[in-house]
Amino acid sequence: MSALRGIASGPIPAVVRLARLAALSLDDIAALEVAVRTASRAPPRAELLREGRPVAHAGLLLSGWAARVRLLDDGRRQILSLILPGELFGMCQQPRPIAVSTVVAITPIEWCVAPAAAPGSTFHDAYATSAARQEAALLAQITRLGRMTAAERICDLLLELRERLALAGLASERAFDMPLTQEALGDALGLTSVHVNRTLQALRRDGNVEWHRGQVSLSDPAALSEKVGRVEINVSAD
Amino acid sequence: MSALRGIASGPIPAVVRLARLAALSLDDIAALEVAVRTASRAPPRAELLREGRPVAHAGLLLSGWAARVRLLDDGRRQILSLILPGELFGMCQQPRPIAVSTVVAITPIEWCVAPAAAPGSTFHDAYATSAARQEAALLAQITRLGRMTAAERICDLLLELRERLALAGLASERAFDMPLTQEALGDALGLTSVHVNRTLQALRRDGNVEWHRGQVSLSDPAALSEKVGRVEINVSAD
DNA sequence: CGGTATGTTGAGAAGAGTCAATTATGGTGG
DNA sequence: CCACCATAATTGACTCTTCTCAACATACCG
Repeated sequence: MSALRGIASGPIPAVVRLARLAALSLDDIAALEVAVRTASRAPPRAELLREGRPVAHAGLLLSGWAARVRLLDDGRRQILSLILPGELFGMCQQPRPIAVSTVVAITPIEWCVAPAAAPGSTFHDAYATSAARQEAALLAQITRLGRMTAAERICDLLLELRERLALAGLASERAFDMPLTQEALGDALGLTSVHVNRTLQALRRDGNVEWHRGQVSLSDPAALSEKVGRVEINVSAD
Repeated sequence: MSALRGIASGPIPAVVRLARLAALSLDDIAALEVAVRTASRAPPRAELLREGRPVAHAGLLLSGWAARVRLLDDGRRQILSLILPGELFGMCQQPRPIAVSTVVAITPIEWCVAPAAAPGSTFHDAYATSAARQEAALLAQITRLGRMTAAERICDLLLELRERLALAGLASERAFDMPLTQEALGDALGLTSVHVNRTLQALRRDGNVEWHRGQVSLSDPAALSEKVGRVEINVSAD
């Protein structure tokens, strides 16, 4: 059995994603298969990394969603970024790394320790590309929060999520699973859940977005991208 | 003459900063001295990197301020992050990197190509630590934009700038040079220049901040940090 | 069948934006 | 040294987005 195909679940999203980021060698694919078999589980709200604490090893998310979060003393919460299946967390180059943000599970998740990347290995490239994409996502997040209206923030984030999920084979052209509550979405977008709710209603009314039972569907992703001035993520010239 | 001391200008900020991020070997300090002597200049608004274009090599800012910016089609502008003397830009691990953001000079600047970091060299550690700090700064920026009020955003950013400048020996305990216009500050903080202006006046009235002729002085950085719930950046357990 | 978490709605307040004019400020050429 | 210009800072009046504080409805879970 190849790591590309699980028994019941079809292709493994993390393997699909990493293999798309760089052409993985057979050795590295084998290492990935091994790592994937050692999956751990964690329930919603479980902390995978704690800001200020040492990072033991980088993690690879296999299923479910997680998030990097920051809490202000008065209870305000900001989701810094979302972590989707196939994405890495706690990846550091420096000697004795300390986590710069807390990472928590949002849904029930499965994850494993990210296979070590020898310098020059194909993992090294995959991880580098992944890191570059993650940085691009942080920049997109900054732009959303700094200069976009509520409706634009929501659309832009949904478009980004669709694109990122698609990379792991988890989104179709228009639709994908969205396990976030409106409250969590607000925490990600710097809005209150009330305002998220009202803005979503407007987006639904105007036929831009459907959202039902944790399934999001974008009526016309291309047109929506155009409307919010979104640029596709591209990180290396291959 | 050591690279730690320029002729007229005292310690070189970039050298001070990198040497603080990791204990640099003599070889690496020598390489740094060589690189520093090849400084290029650029005037305000000059583009050092263009989003979507290949990155030829990473840069090291020697003097002046630069910024990573993103423009929306209708003219809205977001400063994603500020780049201060001694900080790096365009650092990428992947094979044929493409810039994920445009980098522009804000003031007249001097910069040089960042010396190559052989795996295992002390540069490697310094760059890794620098990258981790840069990521921490992006996360701080997200938190500011997402969950802080105008006054908190300004104070928090000023505190961060003081801390980052101090690392390169460019800030005292309370004061530092701040070459940003209120408009640029607004672009960094997701505010209009008008609102920045009014908020700054309130901060001055309350005795929190002085700002005169491009010099910022914080009356009580520690108390202000407390007030806005700021946490110091720490990235490695050394 | 509750009970808790999530989603919805309303009314009013507050923060931040817009537009437009006015006042410094710094640099330049005469 | 001064008039002039461009850039930056400041002010006022008004608008609008988003938040707050409830209350209420609905959905999911054991």
